[in-house]
This record gives sequence, C-alpha cells and structure tokens, in this order.
Amino acid sequence: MNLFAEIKTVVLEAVARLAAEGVLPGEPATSEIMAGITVEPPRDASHGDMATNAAMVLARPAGVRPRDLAEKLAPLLEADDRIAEVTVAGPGFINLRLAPALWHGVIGAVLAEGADFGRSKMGAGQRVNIEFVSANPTGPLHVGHTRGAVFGDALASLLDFAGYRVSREYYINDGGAQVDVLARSAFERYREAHGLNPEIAEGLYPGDYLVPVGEALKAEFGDTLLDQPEDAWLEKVRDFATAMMMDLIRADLKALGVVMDVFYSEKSLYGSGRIEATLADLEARGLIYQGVLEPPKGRLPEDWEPRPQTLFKSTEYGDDVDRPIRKADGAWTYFAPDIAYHKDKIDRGFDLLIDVWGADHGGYVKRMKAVVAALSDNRVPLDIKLCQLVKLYKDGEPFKMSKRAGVFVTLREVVDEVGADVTRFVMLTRKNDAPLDFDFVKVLEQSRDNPVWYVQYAHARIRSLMLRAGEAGLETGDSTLASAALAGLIDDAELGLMRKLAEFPRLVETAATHHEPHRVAFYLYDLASEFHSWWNRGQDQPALRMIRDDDPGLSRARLALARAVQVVISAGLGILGVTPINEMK
RNA sequence: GGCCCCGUAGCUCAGCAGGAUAGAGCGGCCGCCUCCUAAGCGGCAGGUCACAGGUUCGAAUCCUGUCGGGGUCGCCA
Repeated sequence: MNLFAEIKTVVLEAVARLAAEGVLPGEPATSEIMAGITVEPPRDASHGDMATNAAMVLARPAGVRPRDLAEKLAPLLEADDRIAEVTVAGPGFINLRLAPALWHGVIGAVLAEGADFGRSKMGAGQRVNIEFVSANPTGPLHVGHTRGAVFGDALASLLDFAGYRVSREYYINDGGAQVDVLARSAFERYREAHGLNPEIAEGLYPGDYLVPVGEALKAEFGDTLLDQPEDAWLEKVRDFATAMMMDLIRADLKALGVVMDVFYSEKSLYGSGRIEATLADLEARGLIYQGVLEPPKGRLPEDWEPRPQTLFKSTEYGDDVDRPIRKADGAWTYFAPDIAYHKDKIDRGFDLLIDVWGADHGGYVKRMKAVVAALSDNRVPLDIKLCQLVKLYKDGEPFKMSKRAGVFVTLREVVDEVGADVTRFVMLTRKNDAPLDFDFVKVLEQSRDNPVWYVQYAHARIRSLMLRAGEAGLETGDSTLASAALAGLIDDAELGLMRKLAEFPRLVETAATHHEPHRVAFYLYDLASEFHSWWNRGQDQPALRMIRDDDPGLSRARLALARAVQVVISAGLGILGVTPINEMK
C-alpha cells in the first residue's frame, strides 16, 4: 500500500477528465510532462497532508494560468471520498487534506502486511548485480572495506525490497602481482614455522595474520618446499595462501552479516580465452588500437616517456583519455580482465550493474562506464558508487593506523568491539560519498545524538509498552490491534505519526532509485523522533497516554499505532541488516 | 594542470524526482519526572545554502564559471 501513489492516480484521473472535457487547450501534455506531476508531503504540515504541483506543471503547455487550472481541478479532487478538503495556494499548489479514515487505514495496512509493508514492485523483477568489497585476497578486511561491505549489502537488500532480483557479488583479485607478493610473504612465515628466521623484505606483507598460513603450509607440504627455488613453490603457495585469505574474508563478512551470492575469480579469466575474446569484440567495433598517449597535463611524472601501447578508445564513450590494456612487458593491465569480467556480467543477463568502490578508485569510473556502454551497446546501465574514507576515533581522539607496520584496524576488531548491528547502522548514517567519522566510544553511547541507540530505544520502548498493556489486561496481538476502532486517533502527534508511516513505501522507492540506503537510516531516526515525542506528550498530558485504564478502546487504538511504528522500524532495520532489540541494557 | 567528490547554523550533517517561511543533532539558554523507560520531551537563540551568472512560473537542488577542501592522474589493484 502506497497512499501517495493512490492519491496520485486520483490526481491523474482528474487531469484526464479535464483533458477529455477540453479544458486543457494547447498541445496535449506529453508523457514527459505528466511524469513531472508529483504528489508529496508538503514541507509545512499546516498546508495539508499532501500537495500536488499538477496545475503548475500543466499550465504552460495548456496556455492557461496555473491558479486558474488549479481552481478547475479542485472540485474534481474534492469529489473523491478519500479527500476531505482541497485548497489552492501559492503559485498554484493544490493542497489536499485527506479523510482521517485514510490515515487510520495506514495502521491497518502496516499490521496486515507486517514486515512486507513498504515492499514495492518498482523493480519489476529486473535483475541487478551488485559487486562490492572485492578486496585483494591478501589479508583481513579493514574498516574501509567494512563501509563498502555494509553499503553494498544494505543497497542489495533495499533493491530486493523494491522489487529487483539482486545478486551480491565479490570479485577476487587473485590474478595480479599482489597475490605473488602474498605468496612470498607467506613463504617466509612457512620458513618461520620451521624455526627459521623470516625475512620480511620491504614490500612484503608484514602482518602476523600470515603466521597461521605458514603453519598451515607446513602441515600441508612439510619441509618439501624449504630449499626449493621460487619457481617451484610460488604457484602452490600462492593458491594455498589465497584460498586461506578468502576463507578469512568470508568469515569476516559473515561476522558482519554479509553473505555473497557469487565469488568471481579474476584468475579464472586467464587462460579461458575470455579476455582475448572480449578484446576481440571491442576490436571488431574499432575500439582497440596501438597508439601513444599524451603525457598527463601539468606536472610530468619523472620517468615519463612516450611509448606505443595497446589502448581502448574509451574517449568514444565519454572518458577523458584512452586507456592502456597492456603493460610494457606485454602482460595485461588490471583493466583488461576487468573488462572481460564486466562483459561476463552483461552476458549473464543483468539489467543493471552496480559497482561499489572506494573513493580512491574514482579515476576509473569513466573508463569502466565506457567499456560497459560499448560492450552492451548502451543497453546495460552501470552505476558506480564510491564510498568515502572512514575516520576512526576513540572518544574524540583520532585513531592512527599504521599500514606499513601491518597494523590496521580490521573489520573483525570493529565488530568485536561494538557489534555488527551498531557497525552496520553507523556506517549508514552518512551518504556514501561523504567521509564518515566512526568513534568507538560514541557509537555505543546511549543518547539522542547516537542514532543507532535512539532508533533501537524507540523499538524497545514499544516492546515495553506492549508488556505493560498485557499486564493491564489488554490484548496486544496484531490481529486484535488490527481490528481496533481507530477513529479516536485525532491528536496532531498521532496523525503526524501515521503520515510518517505512510511515507515509508515512498521512501523505499526514492532510496532505491537513487541507490542510497542511508535514506532509510535517516527516515528511521525521524520516525523514532516522532514516536518519542508522542510518548512524552503522554507524560505531560495524561489524556494522551497510550494505556488508558479508563478507556480500553482508545488504548487499543493507540497500541495499534505504536505497534505499527514498531513494525516499520523493524522493517527498516531489516533493510539495513540490523536486528531490532527488545530491551535496553 | 586534467578529471571526480565535497562546500548548508559555532560544530557534525540531512534536505525527499526543481516547489511554498531551508531542517535535525551537538554546543548555549529556559522549562518538563507522585505519570506507560527523563537513556526522554518541549521551547528560545543561531543561516547572503562558498561566490557570480544562467535555465525556470519557481533553484540549496539543474547548467556554466570562479574560489576553497579532499581524492586521483600510463606500465599497482
């Protein structure tokens, strides 16, 4: 149920009737113009429950004045039972006040639909591939990855809720030089496991998370690799260590509540002919050539020298320069397998691709979009969401990470310290492209400026309320509450809360179209705020208390509203992957 | 220098598909617990939405330019 969509159809029908009666002269409104018609909550609640800009949008093509058109639309709208009052305001807004019963109906819808309230068919079953995390398999996930993991996972849930068929995917960078470095690093730990002194040379991974890998290598291979030249052991050790790192990463993700549908190996592309075939495809379109790039503008790198190389003509699709796909030594750049990988996603039939990257990869957005546009003949959109840095604090003090010493704050440490639910919610309290401050102390604080706690508190309060109601002899089952007579809910706080609940389905759709799960978190904060406010009105005015010993009917109505709030909080948290709590500790 | 992101209250940030008098939290000041969780609520103060143009009936929102902050810039991923 989406009340805004429902009322919008009323508006559109009224417009159609005017058109049929010839009241809309001039050119017939195009579908583009019609799409500009909105039905929204007005910014100022005193204007009414909903406002539509229909008259202002249609006035120009019709060649009439907005207010005149609004005056003609008004009586048609007022004729509908669901609309109690229509006023024309400002430059031509039509403000609608809905019949209270309509708001009351929201409560019924929430209680009937439960966790599915707000679920949308917007996506129409389109298939979406969301690739996220995709960290190099060379060590445990750290905080930066955590943000991407939470964002991608919540976005996936959001799109699923909005009616898309979603696949969560992780691209394993197991084909490049970094996994050879991993192998060499692990080999030193293998030597260490045999009682030898490891030589962690500059450029190797020093972290002691490789110590168990060394032990495991010893268990697997005994001492058979010890005196062998690198050629003999590199591949074995690399595959072994990569597999162990992926186990580690999978476990880290699981601790955060993230489960991937697909792990896609970069290495699997090598030797399969897929890279060559994809590049041949591009070549057939005239998009691959040998050429010499202009040096970058401005400050020239020290070792710059013009060099002919194999280039992809990404400028054909909006990039700034063409991009190399082979290194000087003839090996592929990382871009080449990435092209093949995205081609594979297109071939698997997805209608929409989403990549979630760290902001430091921003320079690669254009070339990736260019290649997907080229390979899909502009049919498959690719949206790339960049996640900004996470800055760590401990009670206001910046928390330094030293990557060189292999000391960095891992996903696991964050989750162990504050829990997966808190981690997830906090990671979504900023837009993805804004930097995020994460304070280990403040995220656990129990105060209003900690949104996680504040939202959870509302949920727990309602739980507590239901227990109280039960003790007072009131039935609190959903079916009982769903049949409550709601006409007594007329206080501003109550109507406001119902309006807020009615916004949820619409919010889900906007958040989904923008690929912005943080909007759900902000909505929940607002909803919680309105609930706390309502609660406290009962503190000030006993007549507004939710449990009224003298009026079981009204109590039931208010409990139904409270329960509906709880259900929507729970549904919203569900999208974010956060478990609602029932009791504050 | 090129490209990308950002610039909204003292601070941290929202701003819904361009809509009416721009919002919240923190900090400051003033109130509310014999009462369902005061871990909360209400109120007051605080803004040239970086700046200048443009499109529009209407711009914090879209376009161009300037300034400021961050990221990134062939053979790392």
